[in-house]
Amino acid sequence: MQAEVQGLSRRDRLRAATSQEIIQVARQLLVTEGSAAMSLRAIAREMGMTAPALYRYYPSLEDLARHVVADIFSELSAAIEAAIAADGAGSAAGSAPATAAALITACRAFRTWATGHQAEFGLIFGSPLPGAAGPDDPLAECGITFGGIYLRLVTQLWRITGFGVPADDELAEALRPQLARYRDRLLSDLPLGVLQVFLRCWVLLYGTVSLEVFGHLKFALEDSEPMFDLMLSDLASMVGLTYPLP
Amino acid sequence: MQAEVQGLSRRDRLRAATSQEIIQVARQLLVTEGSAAMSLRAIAREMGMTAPALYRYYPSLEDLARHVVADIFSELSAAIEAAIAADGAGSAAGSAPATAAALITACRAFRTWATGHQAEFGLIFGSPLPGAAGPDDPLAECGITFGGIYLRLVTQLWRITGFGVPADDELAEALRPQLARYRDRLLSDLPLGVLQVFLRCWVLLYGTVSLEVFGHLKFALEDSEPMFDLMLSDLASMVGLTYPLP
DNA sequence: TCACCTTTGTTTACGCTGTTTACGTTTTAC
DNA sequence: GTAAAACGTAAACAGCGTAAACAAAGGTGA
Repeated sequence: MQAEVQGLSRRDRLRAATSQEIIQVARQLLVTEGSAAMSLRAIAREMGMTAPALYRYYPSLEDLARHVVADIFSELSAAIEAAIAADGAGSAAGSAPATAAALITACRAFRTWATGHQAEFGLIFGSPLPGAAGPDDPLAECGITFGGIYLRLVTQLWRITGFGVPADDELAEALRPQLARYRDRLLSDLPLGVLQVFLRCWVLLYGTVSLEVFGHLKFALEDSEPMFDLMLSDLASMVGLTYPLP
Repeated sequence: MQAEVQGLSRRDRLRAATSQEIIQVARQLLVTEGSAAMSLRAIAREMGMTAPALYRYYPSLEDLARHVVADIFSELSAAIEAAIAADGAGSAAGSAPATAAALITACRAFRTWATGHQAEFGLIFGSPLPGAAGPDDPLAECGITFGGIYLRLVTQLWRITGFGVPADDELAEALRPQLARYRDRLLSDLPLGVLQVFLRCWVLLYGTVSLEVFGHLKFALEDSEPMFDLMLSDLASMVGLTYPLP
């Protein structure tokens, strides 16, 4: 993470540290006081500075917010990777059961993090932040990293078990070229059907978790965990697994 | 809708009309300028009034916003009902094919409305608005009305076709009592399995649509319609249908 | 009809917000 | 040692939500 710190002047290191501290302070405000309290002046107050000083580090509050979201997004990815690593410590890496367990663990970790970080989750996965994403948008990279975790697991599982996926000519006509472009962007040689399965899993996972976190299931259920479990069994059957895992 | 207008004094009617106009102006600002532009002062300006005057109609901006959301929510429900009515004009109401078509139409109408009203959709289905829902929250009722549309269709379809649902003792232990309470609240006598199927459909529909509207599928697809179609076929199979409908 | 009261709106004011400008002060670089 | 860059502050501007005091209507009862 801090590998490129080498070669920076002392000043640049201080600057980077301050930039990071601003993000952390902003995030703490977000968590403790709500997203509306993440104001430039509040952040400055909390840091013992005046508001205009923050403009030395970020060109606008909106840009600062994007970096906060990127920071949170990275932490989410790290949390999921950590859960995978902790869970898979016992079994042989690369085996089919280990990969299957890792995938389930990754899904569970996503829900656990989301329910434990509702404000942050809303910022990442709720309505998109206003403001066009620039070419150096830190968010795009975070999204790719995050999605890459699940894509890697699904891919790995398919390479091992070869679970059933629709052949290219069985895909919807409107979907095939889009999946092909997506595959090109990934520099991959997977069958398009694997990508389709991957995207369907993502729809299922995202829908279940954000429905729960945003409270749009409360009209029926107090505890959404059983519904999440049902979703996991659907997801498992999509990738040729049975849930609960044997 | 305006049945209870009878019996109100002329004054109260004027007051209700102004309250409604405020909502409409606020909503137009939301759509044309984004949710951040829906400010008390901007609404007042647009109405040719000063900001504090609005306090005669709503106790706070937050309360006003809740009414805006409720208004939008009602319109969404009306749009879906209208789509159902328009689509089912030809076939015999109450028949299995008609009900199946109505359910699919209702799902399609949801996506159509959502993609055509992204700002409004984000306000309803994104992160929940801050502020505890009071006892007379207009939003709760709107949510019940909205969900009731789909619940009615699924229920009706099950009463006709008796599509397969898990028996009560096949449900997850943690889910059964929750579904039972939900059924009690509905004053219904449906098997719990029907409610479970209904909730799973809602998860699927919400996930697919909000993923598309919030742009969390853009990393892979430019056009999400084929994925929506895939989701519809999953949904159809849950309620014993084949999609596309014969 | 007159007095009274309620309703509706304005004006004014307070404290908050993001952002810009101008101005020092400190640190770095040559 | 000196010029330049970086960092921070104070002041100001425009906008925000909200509260209080006050004026002008409309309806109501004597």
